[in-house]
Amino acid sequence: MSQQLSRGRRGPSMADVAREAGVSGQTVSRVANGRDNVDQETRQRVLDAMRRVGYRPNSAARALRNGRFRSIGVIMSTLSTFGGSRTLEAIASAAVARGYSITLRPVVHPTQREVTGAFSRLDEQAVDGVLVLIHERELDESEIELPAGLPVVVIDANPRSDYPSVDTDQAEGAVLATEHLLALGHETVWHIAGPPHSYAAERRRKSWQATLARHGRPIPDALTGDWSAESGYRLAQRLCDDPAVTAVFTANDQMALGLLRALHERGRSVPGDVSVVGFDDMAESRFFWPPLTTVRQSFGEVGRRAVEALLDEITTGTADATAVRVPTELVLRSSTTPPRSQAGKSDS
Amino acid sequence: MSQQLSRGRRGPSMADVAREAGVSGQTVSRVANGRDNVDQETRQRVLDAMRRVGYRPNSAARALRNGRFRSIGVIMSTLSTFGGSRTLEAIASAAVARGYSITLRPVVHPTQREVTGAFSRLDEQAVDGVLVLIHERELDESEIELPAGLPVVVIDANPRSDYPSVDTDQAEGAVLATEHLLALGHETVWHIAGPPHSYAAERRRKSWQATLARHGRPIPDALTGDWSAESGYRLAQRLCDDPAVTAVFTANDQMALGLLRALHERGRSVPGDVSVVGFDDMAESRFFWPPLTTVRQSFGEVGRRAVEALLDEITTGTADATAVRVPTELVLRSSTTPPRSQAGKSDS
DNA sequence: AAGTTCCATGTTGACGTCAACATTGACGCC
DNA sequence: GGCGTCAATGTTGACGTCAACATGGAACTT
Repeated sequence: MSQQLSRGRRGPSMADVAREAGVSGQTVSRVANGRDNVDQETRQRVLDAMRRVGYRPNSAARALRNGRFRSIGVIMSTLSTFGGSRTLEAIASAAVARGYSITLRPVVHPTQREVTGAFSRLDEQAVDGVLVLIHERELDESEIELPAGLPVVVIDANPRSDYPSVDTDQAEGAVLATEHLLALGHETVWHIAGPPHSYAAERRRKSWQATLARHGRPIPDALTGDWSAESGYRLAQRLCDDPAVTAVFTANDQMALGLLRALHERGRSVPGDVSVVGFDDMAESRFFWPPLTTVRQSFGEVGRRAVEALLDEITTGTADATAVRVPTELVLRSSTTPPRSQAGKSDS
Repeated sequence: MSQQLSRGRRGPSMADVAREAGVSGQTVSRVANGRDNVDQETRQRVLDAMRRVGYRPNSAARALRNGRFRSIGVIMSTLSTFGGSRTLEAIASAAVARGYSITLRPVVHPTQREVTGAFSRLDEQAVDGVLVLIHERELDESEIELPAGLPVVVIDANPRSDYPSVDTDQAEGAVLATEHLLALGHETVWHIAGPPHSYAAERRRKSWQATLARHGRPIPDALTGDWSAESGYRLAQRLCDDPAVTAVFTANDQMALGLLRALHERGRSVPGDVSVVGFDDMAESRFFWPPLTTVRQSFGEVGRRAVEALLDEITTGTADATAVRVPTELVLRSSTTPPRSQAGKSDS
């Protein structure tokens, strides 16, 4: 069962419509672009002709003529993470709603060379702007050289970035988590951090640390994971047997899951012996055992705001290097409770 | 802090390179396309000139000239699901490796109108081919009218589709899960199915059913969820209190997670009282409590094979409506065990 | 009535690339 | 030496669209 494909076929062009409607190509163009300087009756005739011949505009020709494509490029290193795919989905719907299409450019190892290459390719393809979604921070070390004049919005950026950026308010989220545990009466809060090359992880870690400092609490060393449940499980081994550990803030829900499992295995109850707070609020977290108290971040909002900012930049032609921070929210479930013996502890 | 963007700027074109190198534009074109009928020395001169002026080919012009864009379109309804994002990631890397870029086209409600529209838009954008990743099956009811001659590969398709398709071998996976539980000595296997509008869900359900029939076992009614952990949890209520239920095959890992939680809440032990098998093998499943026995499917492989098939179709110009089936694998962990009282049971 | 304005429409050319054809000149062969 | 061959390079035009300018005529002004 094999069918011949008529390759390289082209659809009808404006010229065909023009012939059919008995007008010039330019008039067709005007109708297609919704200009108002066309007689009502002529417009209708053209519209009918379009329908009859099945005309559809050719974006390649438009792009060639106009220099741009009504398309935005997305450079991503984290496509299949929970947050990444959520954000991408929001970006895609927002862009499509505004009549832009999405050109995806994955980057496996976000070295400066690779990212520069990705930019070049997108520029060649005449995208109108680029969204960068790279959680790795190696990039700020050496400046990325960007095609001049291509609008860019960075998601999850180094705060000192020169580009407009949109991100979850990581610091606020970490404060929420840490202070929640402190408020329950825990002496201090341990932390399983994300990988050090991640902006988000670093900001959560610093904010956790600062919060403890602000409250005058001892600051345990942070354990460093890589976002995976596996790493949470592994690192948890060091926490499980220390009775001083009564509260842990984990930099994402997946690592929290690993931690929960390790705790179960050692027979330590959650939240009885140890309280746990995650970060992200993935759909599954409600169904962890116990249901996880966590910091919800709105990836959808981040994606939408980023598209908005980029489209602004594209249409106005000016870039304001402002940083949009999307707020977080603490979602209380069943993995946190006051510490078992609170006697003898005093809030300094 | 606001910088003026030089909008609509264009990079140097072949003409600029030609002038710089003192040759004709055509020679530059030949060098750029790697033709061999150019003198070695001339080629070098052109290459140098390209570097000097910073030439980069203009894909819009190429697309206009050649009719196609070296880009493949992806129509997706399930972008942010575990499988969807995994598959997309694989598609993106495979395509980029072959020098194609990805144009993403999300479809929120995969009605036939919306999908047809998505096709049109992609065709306008001169994509070379389209990958369709829509789990909903409403689509086969009324034929989708596709731009003639645009190569298409469908992922997770209705088997009777006229297009080449690539998919996980759902039936095999369900057999693996069901027979594993039967082999452990369970009398029969309950099933929490995915939503009826999903091809994959239906095939898993039918295959589970057929397997029970083949072994002459009683066939319980399937419970129908929607893939979410939430639905697994909700449906589990009906299973928890029935002591006859000793083995459950869940159509994905997330619903299995919901089931596990419900079972914990009712104080039923897994796998002691109830054995559970999932489907997908998401990264987290290893860390569920207990670690979940599940059927692993390789989304990466599906994505890669799909790109391969599409690129074949694009380059050869012929479409073989063959169906590639990617095998699954049973991953044994700790959520299954023989039933408590096996006395009196015999394998017919 | 002659001039002015304005609107609907047409004509031309350029965006960057590349296939098809044309040109040039070096080399080999009888 | 004349002729064919072939390799390297150049010239022309077309892909589809649309800005800029040109045209032609109706309506309006004085």
